[in-house]
Amino acid sequence: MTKAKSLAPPLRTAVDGYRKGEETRARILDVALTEFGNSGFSSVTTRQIAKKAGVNLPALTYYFGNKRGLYLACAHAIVASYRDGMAPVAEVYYATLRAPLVPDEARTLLKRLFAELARFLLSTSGAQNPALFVQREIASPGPAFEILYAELWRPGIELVTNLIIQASNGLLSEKEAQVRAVLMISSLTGFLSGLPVIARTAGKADYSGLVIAALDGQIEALERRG
Amino acid sequence: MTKAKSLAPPLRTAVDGYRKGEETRARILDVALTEFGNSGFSSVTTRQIAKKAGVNLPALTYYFGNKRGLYLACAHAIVASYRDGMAPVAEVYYATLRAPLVPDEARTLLKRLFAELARFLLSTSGAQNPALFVQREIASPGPAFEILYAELWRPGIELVTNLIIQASNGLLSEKEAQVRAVLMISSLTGFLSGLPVIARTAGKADYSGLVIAALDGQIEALERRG
DNA sequence: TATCATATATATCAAATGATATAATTTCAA
DNA sequence: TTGAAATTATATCATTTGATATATATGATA
Repeated sequence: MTKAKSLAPPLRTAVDGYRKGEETRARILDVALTEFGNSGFSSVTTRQIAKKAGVNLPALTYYFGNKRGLYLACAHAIVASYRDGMAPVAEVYYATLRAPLVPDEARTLLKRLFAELARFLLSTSGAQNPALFVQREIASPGPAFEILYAELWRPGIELVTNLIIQASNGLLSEKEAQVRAVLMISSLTGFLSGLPVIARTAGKADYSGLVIAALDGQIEALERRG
Repeated sequence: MTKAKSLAPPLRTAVDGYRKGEETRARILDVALTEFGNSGFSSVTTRQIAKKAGVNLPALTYYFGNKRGLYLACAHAIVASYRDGMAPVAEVYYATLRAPLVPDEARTLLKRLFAELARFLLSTSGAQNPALFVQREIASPGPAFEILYAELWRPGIELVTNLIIQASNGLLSEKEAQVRAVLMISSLTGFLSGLPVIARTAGKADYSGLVIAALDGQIEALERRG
């Protein structure tokens, strides 16, 4: 009953280890984020990742245990990245908890929230596409579903739903607001997925302004009708 | 130079063959649509499909050549399904070609289009989820990208963009309208992807009414502002 | 510099997977 | 009913893929 299997390698974490080791670990994770984000868990082979990261195969095992462990590490990195990226607007969350808002305040907060989210998502969507990673995991749950659902999806939907209810000045029920929340967030992530395809015909440009304007329009319209 | 390789099996099509054979073929395709739609090309194994369809492995080769061929057959089936499902509203397309519309007409057509699309997508999303299939292929292009892009995505975006421009009464540029078109369509498909997850907390219900109402709201707001 | 933990590399395995050769069976029309 | 085409079943391959055992190299530190 002492120890089950102490044979497993100790799995390099961020605390111990040498500097170079940490760099290698980071490089693998970086490549994995790109590859998994673009193609999904099972389309990507560990060899692909190893090669692109300039390491050999056992390095993945050494640092992340196995493919699944690497995938989960990506999910955690994404959660952390969202936390960082959305920090400037995290106050919004607490604002909704402190006290009921007047519709005007709620609309302002919603706009700021979505503007920040759009900017964050459109900026991070270089090679890596965390939004696509999350979207895929929600659409067809894989190893990282629970993490992403609990840490990103659910709280995100809840926050937006709340704000929409208040922004609608009592016009929308919880369910109606929830549907709108999902629709608005989905539109953003869906837009991101489609970006490479859009760029095909319309050219590569900075769409954040246009996207934000469109979302603002939706937010404005919340109070007016059902 | 006569024939390269006439050894390949003639690939059962819909015209020749016995009745039972056609049934088997249809059963395989049905299972493939479900599996590929839910999990994507490389997550699904040919054995899984064969087993669920109650056939043995070479049957897939016999009817569809190879895995890729089966996947492409799914894509074609989806295109056909859209064609059928959206037939009632196909007139919309021609209406936009015949003559310029007054904003009111354009809005009406847009509403009808999205209502039909929402109903179609939400109804077909039983086990099979063609929208997810398409979304995945657009987000990370696979074997069926070209078909789905050329037959569904591009014409769909173009039609909606056109209608939005006319519905906005000249307020929106082509690019602005295109962004809105992508956002609206993405919101729908994204909503579908999230449905199983939504049902987790909010319960399984018929959301088509709520979704259509939300989209109608967006369409109404088109004329008002940028 | 000696030493040990840390890190990287080589070689190899077992299972999974897409595919095929080939045999047996079934269907349907003449 | 019979015979050829169509369909289904069995057995087997070659690759790919995730993973590991094990050897070598590197870096920190006493």
